[in-house]
Amino acid sequence: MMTGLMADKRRPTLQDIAREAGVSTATVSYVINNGPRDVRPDTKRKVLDVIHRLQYSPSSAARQMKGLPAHAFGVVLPHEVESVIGSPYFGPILDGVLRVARRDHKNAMLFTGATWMDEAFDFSPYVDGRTEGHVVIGASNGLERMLAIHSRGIPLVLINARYPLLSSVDTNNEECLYSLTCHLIELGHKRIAFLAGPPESTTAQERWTGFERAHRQYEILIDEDFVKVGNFHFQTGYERTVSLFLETKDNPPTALVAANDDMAMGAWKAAIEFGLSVPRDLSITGFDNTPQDFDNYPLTTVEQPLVEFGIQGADLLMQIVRERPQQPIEVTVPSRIVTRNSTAPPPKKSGGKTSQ
Amino acid sequence: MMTGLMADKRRPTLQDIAREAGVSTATVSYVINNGPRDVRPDTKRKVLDVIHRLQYSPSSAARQMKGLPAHAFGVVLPHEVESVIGSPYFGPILDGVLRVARRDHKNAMLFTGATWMDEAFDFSPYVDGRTEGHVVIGASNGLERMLAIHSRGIPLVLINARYPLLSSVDTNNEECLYSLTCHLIELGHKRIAFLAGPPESTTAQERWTGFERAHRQYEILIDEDFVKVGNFHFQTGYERTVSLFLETKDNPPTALVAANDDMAMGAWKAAIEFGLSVPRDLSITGFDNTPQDFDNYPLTTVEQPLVEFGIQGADLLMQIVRERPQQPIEVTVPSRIVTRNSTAPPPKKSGGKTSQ
DNA sequence: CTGAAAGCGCTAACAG
DNA sequence: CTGTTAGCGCTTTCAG
Repeated sequence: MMTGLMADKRRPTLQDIAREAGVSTATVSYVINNGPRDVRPDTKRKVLDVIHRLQYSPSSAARQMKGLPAHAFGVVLPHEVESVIGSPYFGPILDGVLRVARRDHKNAMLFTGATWMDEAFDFSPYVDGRTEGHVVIGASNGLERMLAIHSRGIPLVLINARYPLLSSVDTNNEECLYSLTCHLIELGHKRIAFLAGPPESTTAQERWTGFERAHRQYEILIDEDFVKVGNFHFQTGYERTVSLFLETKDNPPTALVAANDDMAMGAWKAAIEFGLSVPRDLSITGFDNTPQDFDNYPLTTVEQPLVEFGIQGADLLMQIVRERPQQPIEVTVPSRIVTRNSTAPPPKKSGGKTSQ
Repeated sequence: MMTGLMADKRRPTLQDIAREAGVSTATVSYVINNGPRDVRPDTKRKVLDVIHRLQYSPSSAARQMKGLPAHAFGVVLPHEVESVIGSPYFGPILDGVLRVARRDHKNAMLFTGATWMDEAFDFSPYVDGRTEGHVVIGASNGLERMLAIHSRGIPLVLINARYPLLSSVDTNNEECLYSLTCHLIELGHKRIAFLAGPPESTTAQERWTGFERAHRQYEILIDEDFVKVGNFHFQTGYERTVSLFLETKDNPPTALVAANDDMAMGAWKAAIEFGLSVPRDLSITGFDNTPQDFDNYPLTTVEQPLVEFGIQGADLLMQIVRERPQQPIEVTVPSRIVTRNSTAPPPKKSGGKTSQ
C-alpha cells in the first residue's frame, strides 16, 4: 500500500538541499531567489535537481523572519451574519478583490467578524505579520477597531465606507441621492419623504446630505415629519412608512426616497396596504439595486459597481503597501442610476388616497 | 495633525517588552502563553502592562519557526472562472467552511485557481507552512496536483469530489441517480436517455453508475444511442439532446436523465424546439437544484447540502490535522431529491411527437 | 563565483 | 519563581 508516502518525514530545509548538493546554504538561497548574487550554471543545475528531487520549497515563516513581504493580505468581513459570502453584495466585491490578489500573486486571508463587536476583540490575527494589510468590506460600525490597527502601522483600506484618517473606496452616495431627489423634484414633487439609514453609518449620512442638498438647491423645505430613521432593513422600511402615512394623513408625501432598496421595498409594501399605487400615487426610489422582483416592483434605484469596489480597494491597498503615504487616500467610484417605473409626476389632487 | 501616528516605528518585539518590563524574554513568553511555567502575579501584571502600552503582539512567523501551528488553512477554488465567489455554488460551501474556521479560531486563506491547469503550477503557496492543510472545493480535474501536495504531508480534504488516496466529503451521487432512475422506471418508462458529465470527473462517473444500476435492477437494457456525453454546461446539454432526437426519430426516449441541472435545462430547450411538452411527452430530471426559473420549468432534481459540505469538509480537515490518520477518510453527506413536475408517466403512444 | 556565520523574534530547554 | 541561551530556516554580509 502506497498511502501516505513520506507523510511522516520532516519537510526538507534549505540546509538539507545544501548538504545534498554539496554546496553552502548561501548558494542554495541565491539559486532559489535568482540573486542577489550569481551562481555558476552547473552549480545552479545541481542545486535545482536536488530541490526537485526532495520536493523542497522554502518556509514562508523563515522568510518573513528576514523581513521579506508576506505576500498576503487580509479581507475583513465584519459581519456576524451566517451567510455572508453567498450574498449578492459580498460575492462580487470579493471577486474583485481576488482578481487583484491573483494578478499580484498575493494570497487573501479571510477574517470573519465573529468577535467584531465583542468586548474581547482580538487584534493579534490582524497584526501578527502574516498579512501586509487589509481591506475591510462594508463595515458600518466598530471601525475604531480598524483605526487602532491602522495606528499600529498596518495598511488598511475600507471598501464601501468612509472613516476619518482611513483610506477608503466608496461610491458618490451624496451625488446619487442628490440626482435622484432632483429627478423627483423636476417631476413636480414637493412633498418628499426620506427613509434614512442608521446615523452612525457614514454611508447613511452621505445619502441624507444628498437629499438635503437637492432640497436646498430648489429652495424646498423638508418637512420634519417626512423624515424617518431606519436601519437599512426591510422591516424598518415598512414600519417607518406605516407611521409616516398615519402621521401625515391630511397631507401625505407624494414621493419617498429610501436610503436603500430593502427599506424601499418595505415602504412599497406599506403603500400597497394603504391602497396607494406606485408610482401613480406615490413615487419611490431605493439604493443598491439588490436583486428584487423588479418585474412586479420596478424600483428606480442606484447600482453600485461592486466588482469595481473590490478591484479598486485591493489596488489601493497594494499602492499603500508600496508607497506608505502619510495621508489617507479616498477613492470614489461613481454609481449608476437605474431608472425603472417607480417614479412619476405627483397625482393632480395632492393628498387623498385613490383606490383602483 | 495626528495622522499615521507611529506608522513608521518598527513594531515592538518580545525583547522590547522584556527590557521595558525589566524581566527576561522567557518570562514574557510565559506570560503571553500562560505557561508552560507560572509567573508571579505582580510580574505578570507588570509585563501585561508593558504589552498593552506598547501594543505588542507576537510575530506569527517567529512562532511558526518554533513549530507551532499556523492557525490557518487553505481554501482552494480550482476554477478559472472570473465570478466564482458570488455563485450559488461556492458561496454556501464557503460559508460552511468559514463557520468552522470561526469556531476553531482559524483563518482561511483563499487560493484561486489562476494557474490551476498551467504547466507552471506553483506548489509553494500550498506547502510553505502558512497553512495547516487545505480544503479543495469542487475540483473536477487537475487533482493529481493535490495528490502531490498530499504526498508532501499536507493534510487535504476534497469537497464535492472523490479521488484515490485523498480524503473527501461528497454526496451519495450514485444513490441519488439510482433513485431518480427507479422513479422514472416505476412511472412506466423503459426508454430513458442519459446526458453524462465528463468521464474524468468522478462525480460524473458515480451518477452514471447509479443510472446503470437502476436499469440492471429492473433488467432493462440501456440503449447505446440514448447515452450522450456532455461537459455539465447548458450548451452541451442542448446540443447532445438535439443529436439524440435526430438520431432516434423512429423510437425516441420517453424520459431523459441529465447528470446536472444545466444540461437538463439545455435538454428542455431542445425538447421545446422539437415540439415536445415536458413532462407529457418527455420526462426530464437534473442534479444540483441550482437556481432556475422553476416556475416555468419545474425540474425534478437533487439538492446538495452545500453548507453542510463546507462544514463537514472543514471539520474533517481539522480532524486530519489533529490525528494524522494513515488512511484517507471518505465522508458521505446525503442529498435530497426535490420533486417538481418534470416527470410523469410516458405517453400512451410510445414515440411520435405531439403538438398542442 | 562560493563558504562561514550573524541574526530575524520567538519558545523551551537548561541552569540557577 | 526567574534568567540565560540554543536554535527553528532562512537571507545576506563579510571573508575568501
